[in-house]
Amino acid sequence: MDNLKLAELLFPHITKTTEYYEEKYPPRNLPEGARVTRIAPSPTGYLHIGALYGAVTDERTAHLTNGVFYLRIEDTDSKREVSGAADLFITMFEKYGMKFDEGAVSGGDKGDYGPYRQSERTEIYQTFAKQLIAEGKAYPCFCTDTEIEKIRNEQEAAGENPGYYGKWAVWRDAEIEKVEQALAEKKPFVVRLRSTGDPSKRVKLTDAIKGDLEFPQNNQDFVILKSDGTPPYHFAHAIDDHLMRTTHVVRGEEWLATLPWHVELFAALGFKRPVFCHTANIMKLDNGSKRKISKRKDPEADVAMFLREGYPQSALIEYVLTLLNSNFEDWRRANPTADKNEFPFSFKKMGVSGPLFDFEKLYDICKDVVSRMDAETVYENVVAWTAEYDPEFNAVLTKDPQYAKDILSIGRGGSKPRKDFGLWKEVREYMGFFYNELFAPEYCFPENLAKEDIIAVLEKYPSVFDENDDQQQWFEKLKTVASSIGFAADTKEYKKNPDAFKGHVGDIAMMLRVALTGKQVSPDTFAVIRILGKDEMTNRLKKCIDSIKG
RNA sequence: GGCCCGUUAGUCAAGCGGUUAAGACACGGCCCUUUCACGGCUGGGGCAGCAGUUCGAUUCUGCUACGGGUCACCA
Repeated sequence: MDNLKLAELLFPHITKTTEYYEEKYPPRNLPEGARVTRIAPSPTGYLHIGALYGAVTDERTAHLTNGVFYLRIEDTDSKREVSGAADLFITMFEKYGMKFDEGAVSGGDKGDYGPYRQSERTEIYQTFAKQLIAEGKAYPCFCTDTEIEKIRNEQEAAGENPGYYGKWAVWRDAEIEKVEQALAEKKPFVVRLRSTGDPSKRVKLTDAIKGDLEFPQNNQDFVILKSDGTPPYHFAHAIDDHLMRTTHVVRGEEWLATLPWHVELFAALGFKRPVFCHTANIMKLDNGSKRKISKRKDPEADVAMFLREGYPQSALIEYVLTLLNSNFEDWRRANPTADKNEFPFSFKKMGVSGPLFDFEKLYDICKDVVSRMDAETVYENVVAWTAEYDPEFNAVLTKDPQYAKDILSIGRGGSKPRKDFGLWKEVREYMGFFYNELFAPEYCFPENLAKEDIIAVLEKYPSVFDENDDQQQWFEKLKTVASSIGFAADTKEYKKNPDAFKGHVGDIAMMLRVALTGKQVSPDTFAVIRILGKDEMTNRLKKCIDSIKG
């Protein structure tokens, strides 16, 4: 009776009932086994690699079961909110192929279980809080910060657990008159759960990733409504995941510590608990020891960094997948061309301890992923990347798309494709020399080659070259050139008897390579010449000769 | 400190009472080869420690050590 009065006193403006919302957001009509997951980022800055890690888990879980994957923005803490962060998240997730079935997607809310921004759900939270108060399961607390601090100090001095609970919970059993008076004085208040837990008893549950878990029951009268009327994470989580009918809550293991709170909350609210899936956090090595990768200290934690550095999006996702389900690698080797979404992702395969982020491994995957793409796809990606991060190269590239694609086709396809680069930013260095505007050769020849020989070869070469030659014929001619100036036509011959020759046919190829590309390392020289064309080849040889002669 | 989670090579990891303890990245060597890359072969390197259960423990139990997380009107 008193409780009802108290509820009215505190929330006179709340007129809807919890039943109203239960009806408004009915259980979803989904096929057997379909899972509903969500990612619920807090818009406090940039997109963190850990968020992507969790997102992949959610997305795969939902879509492998024909379920629903949605995006909820947890923006209840206006103090920490960074403007534009929510939109940034949305576009970033979309860039990485996260397709949301529902939620706060770009262009506004989509789906029947919204609003999907917590800042727009205040009335819902208050309705449930009011209900809890009416049932005697929650109560207002008018303690100031200093009073709370005083309690903590006393607890510390007495060697007792800190917190607002039991005998320390001074407003827990306050008379309604006292509340009325505080209200009349316009004192701010929070709403706290009236915990019925007993820490000497245990709460047991099974986590989809961690397995069987056991904790002492919660006895903290934690806050469920802040003094500004908005909920902290715990309460919003319980209400939202219930009303949005989430079946699997995937989140970082830092939430394990407050799991008993959530267990008690779901029970108090009369909600069925979702399946909890606590993921290990990605770690990094810092001074020889592991630690959780952090937004503040680690620039590599920002997913935008991976974009900027030109890591192919699909490669990052594949790397994340290997961290998540280590058998992904085996699967990929067995199914090199399959879409990664065909991989049978599973909670059972998820590791329980935090993996170190390994850039070398990521890079290897990048090279692999890129090598599997056709020239067209590589071209599109490079154009997209350079448009944003290297406009100069972009202009050069897009001037003649076919020319660029011809270059990118070198060594592509077949069972053993070349793996020349893994990052989009490496492409300029890789193929820039094909373009005169970027061709700035230094002509660094191997030291064992004599200037006279180089000049002789470069001068002679155009006369033997025939555009119609195939690779075989082309190489035969190189051998002829080699022989004519005292180099071995056959490499094995040379190795058998190195003193009899100045060098071997490989050296001749190197002379051409350096003259044409300005580098000692390049794609196949024959392919380079084919693309450059005879005229440009001749020009470059001439240019090189002039340079050597000084 | 309390509570919780974890610990297989430099890294990611299979393993689920009896295995010569997979595989991948990185590293060394060899082969292929007109450079490089690719590919192939090959090498080094590992169950944190100590008890217990057991005929037998990487696998089960306990303790220790180490690492991580959390103890807010932040998520």
